[in-house]
Amino acid sequence: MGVTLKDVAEAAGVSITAVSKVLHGSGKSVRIAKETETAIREAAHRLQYVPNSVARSLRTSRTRTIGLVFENFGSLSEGPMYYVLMLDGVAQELFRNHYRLTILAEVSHKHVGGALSDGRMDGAIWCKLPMEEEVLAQLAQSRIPVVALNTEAPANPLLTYVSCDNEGGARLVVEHLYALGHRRVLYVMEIGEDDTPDATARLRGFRRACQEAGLPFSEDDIVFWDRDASQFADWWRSGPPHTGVFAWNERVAGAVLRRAHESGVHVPTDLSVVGFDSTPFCETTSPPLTAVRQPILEMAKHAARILFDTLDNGPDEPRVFTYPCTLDVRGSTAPTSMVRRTRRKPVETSNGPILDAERGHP
Amino acid sequence: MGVTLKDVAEAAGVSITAVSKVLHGSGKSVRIAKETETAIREAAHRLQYVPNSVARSLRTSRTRTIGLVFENFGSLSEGPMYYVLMLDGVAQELFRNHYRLTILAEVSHKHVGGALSDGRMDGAIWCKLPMEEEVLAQLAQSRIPVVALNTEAPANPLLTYVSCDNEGGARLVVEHLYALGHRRVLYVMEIGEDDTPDATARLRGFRRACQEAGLPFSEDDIVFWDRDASQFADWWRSGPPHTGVFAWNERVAGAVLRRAHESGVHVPTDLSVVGFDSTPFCETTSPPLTAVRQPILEMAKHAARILFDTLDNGPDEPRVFTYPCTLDVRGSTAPTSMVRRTRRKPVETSNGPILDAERGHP
DNA sequence: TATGATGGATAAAAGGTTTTATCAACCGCC
DNA sequence: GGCGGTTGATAAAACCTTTTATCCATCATA
Repeated sequence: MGVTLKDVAEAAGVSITAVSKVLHGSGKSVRIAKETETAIREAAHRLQYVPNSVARSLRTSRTRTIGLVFENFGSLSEGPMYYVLMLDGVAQELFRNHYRLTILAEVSHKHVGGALSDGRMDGAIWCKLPMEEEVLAQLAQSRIPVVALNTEAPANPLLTYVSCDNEGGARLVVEHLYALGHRRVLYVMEIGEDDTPDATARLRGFRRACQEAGLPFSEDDIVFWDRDASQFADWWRSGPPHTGVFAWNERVAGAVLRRAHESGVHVPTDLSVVGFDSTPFCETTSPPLTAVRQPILEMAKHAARILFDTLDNGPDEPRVFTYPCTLDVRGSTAPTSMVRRTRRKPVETSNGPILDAERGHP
Repeated sequence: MGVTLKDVAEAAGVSITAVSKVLHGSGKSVRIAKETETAIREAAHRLQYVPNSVARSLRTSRTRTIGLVFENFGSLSEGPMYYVLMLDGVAQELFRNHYRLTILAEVSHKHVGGALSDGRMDGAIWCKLPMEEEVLAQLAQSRIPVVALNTEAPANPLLTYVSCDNEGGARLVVEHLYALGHRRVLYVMEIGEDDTPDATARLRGFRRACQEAGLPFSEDDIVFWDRDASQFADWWRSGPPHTGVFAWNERVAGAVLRRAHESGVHVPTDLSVVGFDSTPFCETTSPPLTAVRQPILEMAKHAARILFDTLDNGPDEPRVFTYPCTLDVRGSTAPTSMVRRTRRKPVETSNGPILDAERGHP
C-alpha cells in the first residue's frame, strides 16, 4: 500500500540500510557519500515516501505517544471545566515536544495493566486516579511510567502524583468568608463523590479551618447536592442560618447560584457563594463566581514533563508534587454587612465575640 | 521486556501459531484440541501475557485508532465550547465501538499527507478544515479515509462532509428577530475568521434573509470584533440604530453581552443578542444566550460512523451531510416593544411600512 | 489396500524499520 | 608486498504478530 524504504532503495539503486541512514539518521556506523545521499533524498521525495511509524515503533519500542486516562470521559462536555483544562495543558506540553496524545476512557480496572502495556504508548497520565490498592499496585508495576494528575496522594505513594493542596484551598475559603464576617458556612457536597480523596481533603480542610477559627461546624452544615437537589431544597426551605456556601466543586457552585436566583435570593447580598476550581466557567456565571484556583494548566504540563524525564533518564522514586491553591475573588462573595435583613435573622452577631477572641488563628 | 507469544508458547510447550490462534482467534485453518487450548490459556494467564498492539498493527495494518485533527488545539479551553462538544461526540462514538482516539494538532499543511499516512491511525476526522485546494486534494488522496466535520462543503467536494446548515441557521436568527419586531440588526464578525467557509455561509444567510424580509442591510451593518473590540466600541459610541445583534459565534456573543453590561445597556430590554452555537456556555451567561443550535454531538458521532463504514465496506463516493439548525431561544432576546426609549431613537418605526409590504417572505 | 477426509499442529513468510556486523576497495606506509 | 586505516556500502537479524501452506497421524470408505 504505502511506499516503503525498500521502494526508495530500489528507486535509488542502493540498499535499505543506506536509505534508512539518510532519511532518519539511524545506524551509527553507516557512512554515506554525498552524492548517494542526494540521490536517495531525490528518490524519496519523488516517491513521496512516508515512514511507517508502526514498524518503527515495533523496532524501537518507542511510540512517542502519551496516553491520557479519564475514568469517565463521557462527561467531558457536561462535567466540570477543569477536565478540559487538564486535557488542554497536557496536550499543549505534549505537542510542544512532538509527542502524540491518545485518550483512554472507561478502562476497566481489571484490564488496566493490559491497556497500558500493549505497546501503544510510552507513558500515561491518569486523571482522577481511583484509590483501590490493587489497581495502584498494578499501575506501579506497569511496563510504562504512569503519573497521577489531580488526585490527592496517599501516605505511601507508589506513583508520582501531581496535585493541588485541596486542604489548603478549602482553608482559603474559610479565611475569605471569615474576613467578610461570615460565621456560619454551609458545605455542599456532591452525591457519589464524597469518598474521593479530593473531596475528603477539601472537607477536612474546611472542618479544620472552621475549628481553628472557632466557627461552629457540625454535620448539619454539610448538605448533599443530589440529582433533584432535594436536600439542598430542604435546607433552603428551613430558613438556614448560613450566610455563606462553599460548594465542593465548580459545577455544584453554579447549580447553587442558579437555585438561589430562582428562589429570589440575591447573591452576594443575601448569600455568599464560593466554589472549588476557578475556570473560565466562573467568569460567565452571574454573578461571577468566587472560587479556589488550582494551577491546573501548569500541573498538567508538569505531569507531562515528568513523563518526558522518566522516558529520557529512567525511572525515579515516586514523588508527590503539591501545588498551592489561590482564591479568585469575584462577585459572588460580599461582606455580611451587606446582607439584607429581610429573609433571615442576622446570625453573624451571635458568634461575634467568640471570633474576636480567636482572631489570631487563621 | 514484555511477555510475547513466543514466551507463552514455550511455557505451554506448543507453537506460536497455536497460541495466536487460541488467544486471538487468528488463522482460519488452524485447529486446536480442547486440552491444548486450556493449557495455553493457563500459561498465558500465568505469565500475564499482553498482546503487543504495535506488532499486530504492523501485520494487519489496522490500528483501531481514529485521529481527530484540530487546526489549533491550543485554544481548547479558551476557544468556543463546541470544540469540546465535537471532541466529546467523536470520543463517545469511538469508545463505544472500541476504537481509540488520538488527537493531532498543528499539523502543518505541508506535512498533512505524512501525518495521516504514517500508519498510526485507520482514519481521521478533520475539524474546521481549511479551504486550500491543494490541501484538500492531498487529504482526498490520503492512504486513510478522512471526513470533514463542521466545515461548509465546497461545490464539488473531494471528501465526505458532515456540517450544519450555517446559512439556514443565520436565517432563523433573522426570522426570530424580525418576529420580535427588530428592523435593524448588526452582524458581529470576528477578525481573522471572516474568510472561513462557515463564517461566509452564515453571513450569506443573514444577508439573504434580510433581503427577503425587506430589511435594510449594508456594509455598515457588519462590524468586527477585534482584540480590543475597538470597532465595536466605535459602533456603540455612535449611538447605533440597531436593536438587535447577531454574533457570528458563541464566544463573540458572550463578549458582546459583557460589553453591553459594562456599558449599562440592558439585554434584552435595550438590545437583543443572538449567537451561533448553542452550548452549555449559553446557559451560564447572564442573561442566558439565545443561540443557533447545531446538533454537534450527533454530527460528531455521525462522522465517526462514516469512518467505521468506510473501513468495513470500502470507500464510498464523497457525500455531504448537512444537518438543520434550530434556534434555542433564551433570555437575551425580547420584543422591541420592550425597548426603553432612553438611549436610542426608536428606529423600528421608520422601516415599518416597507416591512409590512414584504411580510410574506420569511 | 489404496483413497480421501479430517483433526491437530507447526514452519515459515510477511509486514517495515533499525542496527550490528561484515565486506570491498582504496590509499599510504614501512 | 603485506599491514593498518578509512570510506562507502550492504546483508541479515531482530522486533512480535498473523496467516498460509504443509505435514503427520488417524480413521472411514470403497
